Amino acid sequence: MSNNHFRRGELYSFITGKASTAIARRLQKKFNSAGLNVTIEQWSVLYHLWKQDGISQQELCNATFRDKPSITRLVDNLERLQLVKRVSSDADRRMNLIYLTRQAQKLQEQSMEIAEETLNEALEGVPPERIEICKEVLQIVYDNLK
Amino acid sequence: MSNNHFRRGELYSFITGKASTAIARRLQKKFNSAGLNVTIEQWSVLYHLWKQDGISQQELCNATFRDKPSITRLVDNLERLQLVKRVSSDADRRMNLIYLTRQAQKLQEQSMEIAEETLNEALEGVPPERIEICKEVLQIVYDNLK
DNA sequence: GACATATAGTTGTTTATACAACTATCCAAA
DNA sequence: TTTGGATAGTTGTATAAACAACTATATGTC
Repeated sequence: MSNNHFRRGELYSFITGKASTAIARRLQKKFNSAGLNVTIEQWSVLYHLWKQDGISQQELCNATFRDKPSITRLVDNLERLQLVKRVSSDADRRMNLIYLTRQAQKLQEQSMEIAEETLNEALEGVPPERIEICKEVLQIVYDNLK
Repeated sequence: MSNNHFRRGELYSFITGKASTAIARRLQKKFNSAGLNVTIEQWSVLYHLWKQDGISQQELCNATFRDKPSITRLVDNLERLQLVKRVSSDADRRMNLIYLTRQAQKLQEQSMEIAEETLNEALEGVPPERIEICKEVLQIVYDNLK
């Protein structure tokens, strides 16, 4: 018997991801206001390239939980914006290694500040130990389903 | 001073909604396997109509946190699938009242069971009091940003 | 009653996601 | 060395979200 029987109505928010949608929308608005001309999805790709530059599209798929066509098109758009460059790997010519341009490197600091600011607004008034529990629960959910 | 300063990396999952994305993908797969020919987004509209039939598109916007064009097109698609019908209101002819068809009424029980089952899988191993805290935190996040 | 303004819904455009089908390259086993 | 399977990436198609611009109807005020 499950101990997790949901009351109606509680179910809806969990499935639709109300909270993360609200965070993403707020972050997008802040990017726009700051004149940062990137979508949240593009930013999420840059985010991983800032951590490690020159990784393959497949590694970006794994890091961002997207499928290959999604990454192909995000990289297409980032390339069009001159924020990344595809360089086909010498070691394995099936692979594209994705490199940040100087322009993208300049976005890092400002956009990360805006992201932190957004999360602080989102979590205002929530005690740290409750944030911790929430994060752990969401991680378990992800692990249960992946 | 904020007590919610995020360590790098924690930030990412919150913004991208990894957990709710995983739930939605699992639910969609289960719908497909069961031969339920609806998307999660369409289901989320039906969900509110099952609670109250014959509401306006604007009310669906509020209930589902979507903008008007999104609801216009979801209702377009639901109408094409013969799951809902637009009926223009006598009282205010700007409004469309959206009514479930018999076919949509038949989907309710099975799809709600699948949704509950999915959430139970997602939350397996999470004690109820931690689910409660998680829900409260996500609600505060939403309220902080809306 | 006429007009300004607000509200309900639609359409156009861009970006993104999911799935299936495809091409190119790599690698291992016969 | 050939061949068959696996892997990396692309393309086609359908659905959806966000934003701006639009039409039609309602309402409050003069």
